[in-house]
Amino acid sequence: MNVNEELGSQYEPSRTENRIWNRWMKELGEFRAAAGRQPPERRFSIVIPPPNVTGALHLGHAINATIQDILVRHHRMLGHDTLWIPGIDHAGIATQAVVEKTIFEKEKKSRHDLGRDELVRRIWQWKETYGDRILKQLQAVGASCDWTRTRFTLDDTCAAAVREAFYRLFSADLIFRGLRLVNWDAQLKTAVADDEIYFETVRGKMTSIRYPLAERCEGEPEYLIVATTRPETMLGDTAVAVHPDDPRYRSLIGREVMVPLVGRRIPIIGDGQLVDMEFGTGAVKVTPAHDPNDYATGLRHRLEQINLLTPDGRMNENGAGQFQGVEYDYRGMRFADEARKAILTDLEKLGLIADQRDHEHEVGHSDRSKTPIEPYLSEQWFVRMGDIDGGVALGNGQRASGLAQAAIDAVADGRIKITPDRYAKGYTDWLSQKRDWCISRQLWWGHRIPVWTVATAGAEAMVTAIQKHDPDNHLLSVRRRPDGTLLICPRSESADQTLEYLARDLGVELHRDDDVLDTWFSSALWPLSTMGWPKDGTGDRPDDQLLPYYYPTSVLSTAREILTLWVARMVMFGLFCHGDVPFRRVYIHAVIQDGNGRPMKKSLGNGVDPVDIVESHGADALRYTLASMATETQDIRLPVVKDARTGRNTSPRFDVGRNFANKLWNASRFIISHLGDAGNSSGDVAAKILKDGDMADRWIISSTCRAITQTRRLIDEFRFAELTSMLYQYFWGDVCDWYLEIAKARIRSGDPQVQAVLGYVLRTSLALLHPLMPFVTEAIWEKLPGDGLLARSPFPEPVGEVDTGVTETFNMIQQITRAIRDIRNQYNIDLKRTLTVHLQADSAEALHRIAPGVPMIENLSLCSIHEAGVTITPPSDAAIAVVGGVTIYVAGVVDREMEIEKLQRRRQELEKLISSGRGKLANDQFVTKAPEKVVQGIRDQLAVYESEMQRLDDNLSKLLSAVK
RNA sequence: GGGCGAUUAGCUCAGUUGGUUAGAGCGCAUGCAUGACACGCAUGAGGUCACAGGUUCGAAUCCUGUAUCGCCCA
Repeated sequence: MNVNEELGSQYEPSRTENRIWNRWMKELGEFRAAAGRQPPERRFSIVIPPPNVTGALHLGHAINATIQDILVRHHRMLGHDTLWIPGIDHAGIATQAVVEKTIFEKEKKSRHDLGRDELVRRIWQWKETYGDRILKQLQAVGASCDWTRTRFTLDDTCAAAVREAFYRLFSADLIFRGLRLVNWDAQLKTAVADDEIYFETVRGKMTSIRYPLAERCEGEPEYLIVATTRPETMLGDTAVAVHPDDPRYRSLIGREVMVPLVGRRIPIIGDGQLVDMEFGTGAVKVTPAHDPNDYATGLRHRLEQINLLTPDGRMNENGAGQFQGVEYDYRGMRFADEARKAILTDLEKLGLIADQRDHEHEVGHSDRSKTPIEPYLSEQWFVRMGDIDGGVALGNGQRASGLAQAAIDAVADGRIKITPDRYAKGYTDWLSQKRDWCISRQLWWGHRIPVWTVATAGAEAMVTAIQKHDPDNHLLSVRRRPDGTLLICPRSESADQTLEYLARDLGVELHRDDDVLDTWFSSALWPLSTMGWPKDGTGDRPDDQLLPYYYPTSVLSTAREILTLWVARMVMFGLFCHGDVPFRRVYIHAVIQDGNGRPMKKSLGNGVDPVDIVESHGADALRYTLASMATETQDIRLPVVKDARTGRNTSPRFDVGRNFANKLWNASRFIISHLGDAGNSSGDVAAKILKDGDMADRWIISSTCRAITQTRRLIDEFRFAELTSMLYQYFWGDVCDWYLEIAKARIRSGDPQVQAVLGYVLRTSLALLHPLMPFVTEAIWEKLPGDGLLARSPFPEPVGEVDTGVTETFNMIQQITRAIRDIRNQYNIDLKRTLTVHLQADSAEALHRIAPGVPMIENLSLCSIHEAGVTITPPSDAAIAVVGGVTIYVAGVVDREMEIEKLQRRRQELEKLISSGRGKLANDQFVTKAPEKVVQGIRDQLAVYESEMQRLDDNLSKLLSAVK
């Protein structure tokens, strides 16, 4: 069959990608990784940052998948045992919020109407529908994950890891329950993490309120005035703070004021940390249960914490009191609006409002419900991050002063290397705060907290029973609280049954904690759980062999906002649970923004759907373009436009990738149709040609060797943008624009050597490009002899040393060719007319170098070289160009005026360059201090300029006299 | 408020340890239906490297400050 009939003149990804994907899945066993017997340096593993089950794949996922796939495919071709585990994240609060919203919109039912079991059932349904979609999208991009080992953070394997980790942390007293101020989402009725909050500027009012002094002495003010944006919190005030050095108030410290409306007497305290003397009146109300700063102040001064809030955001039983003989009652009112309004009205009536003015301030909003966050005092579970007495025992038996410190050390001592390295600072700074991690969420979708409470009454009997049944607490970890109640954490689901059995036997009532764990708790275990931990790898099942073989993983590739939330926590859990870091290297990729530098957001409508790009441009084009943007910068802009045909967002940038894939396709089509018997041309032949071949052959094989070395290095150094431009330059520039054009004549004559070179260059190019553009390269590979997949072909190695001499000479040939083409262009000479050219070399050596290139120059610039020598007779009327040591005369096309002008322009440039060079060399400081190499470089360059100047002047004077 | 980053051609970005005339793609201009490709070929124009100081024989690159923009943390 004629290859050109088979291969159309445009590459059509949509007709190719599915078939290629199916071949890989079938012939590579869904990319299933072997747990083989190779030494550690020949193993390569990655766990995917699991995309969130609520959403669809966005460009952030696509760029990350591309990066990981480049690494994985490269290592697979290097012959390494390669594992890339895919999966998705249950994303507790996000998923529950989405499903609840959907149910409410369709059925007008709340989660409480459905009940816990039913809601969880519905969310699982939702997960089944949408979870697969994400994985399919990853496959569309070409992600060569081990698809036989897909994990979900809520599946049984992950659940087992969560249980074991929780048990170990609980037993080590690194998990505790405590009353803390948390960010409360009153809409979703749950605590949310700091990172689930965004800030929005809100136009509110700053109200100044008079707090009467409880006892007033002579000469003292009647009131202290405090300013607040949230007057409703005043009902929970337990102090007023002033600066201890403030002369206005110093004498009042230790005295008391009355809180209006509730009539409570509260102390005036001196606190230099909370109070800024210059700001407002210098007096600040302190509400420890409703403000983080006040909370900290409260701890410093042992103040009472009065909570005013019900879980659904209303005023609770503390929202009432008596003041100046009048009862006030705000209970049940919505906290930040109804209650605020009522309180302001009452204060107004009492004449206690000193001032009120407009005020803009930042208010935290829940990312999930978009409602304002209330700081809320509640019982939550925490992981202890700070240092503790005696330290923490890590999984390898070593000790660290605390969990956070262990993770800091791992980066500080180089066990983990973060790229770009500036991000290490953010990681370390965040961990250094060692803030306890709130891990409980008042949700129903997630890993339920595995702790059961036993009331005081049954506690004693329960403890006795457990001691008898499980004396070493291998199954059940028990903690006694000060109030006599018991907290029991079973290690696994089977231990749950043991606990239930014991309780039933004793007639003791158990109550399991209602909350679920923060999603990041299970995410933090991802590198372990995906590999089967806590199973230790000694079992017989192949899946059980991953942990000892592939852990720690080689690389984690992720976005920077995840560095603290996820990366830091994986490091802590990896060290604590298993005694080793979860990955050796962390690569932080940039964030893709739209062309105006705004983040891509659904609400802005500026997002580009990678699947749309796969459909319109092909997966390879998507991958190429995304990789070309993966520089070390932190943001990358992608101009977004609407596709007129589909109405979907796209970007002209993807055309670059599509065009490159098309170029690759067409050049390959051309080469393949002329390969003859050289379709499986080997490296041995290329090595021989590199030594004794034709100049162009030696040049392109050298260039290929350089591309191989560079590809290996750039992938290893995560320099993906450079990788794309280097390969582009190599294939489009060197191979297509130069070598193929030179080779065409020989190709037509069926020269077997040119066929051998083409075969080698094509096979190598496809292999080099395969990690970046797997589909099109595999599709072309199919047309070459042999039945193996490119995806598991060996990665190329250079067949010899780069021939620098031939590279330099070829470079001259290119310059001369360009100069002649330029003259043709300037004088607008038809391509059909063959130019007559005279070449004058400055030296015999230069002549010797370019002589073999003469036919190439003639061919490429459509000219006939009439003579080439050191002493020649240049044509009297000629256009002139000087390149390096060669003067080019193009005969008979000259416009003397134009030529004079051109040469004079160049002359001015040269004058500047020469005087700059001479200046440098005349400067003693430069000559003595600069490295000899640099000085010599200037000398050589200057000589070249001077010789060019000489040639110019000769020709100029001839032209000038001819004009006269 | 603290930290990080960006500012280089009309646009999007490169620019390794400071060193010869600062590069690419897109866009633009001119020419071209050429036996692989018009998603193409050839050629060209286009830059006071944000600004102001400083260090240095030499600065887009290092230091200080200013301006604008962005992100992260509080």
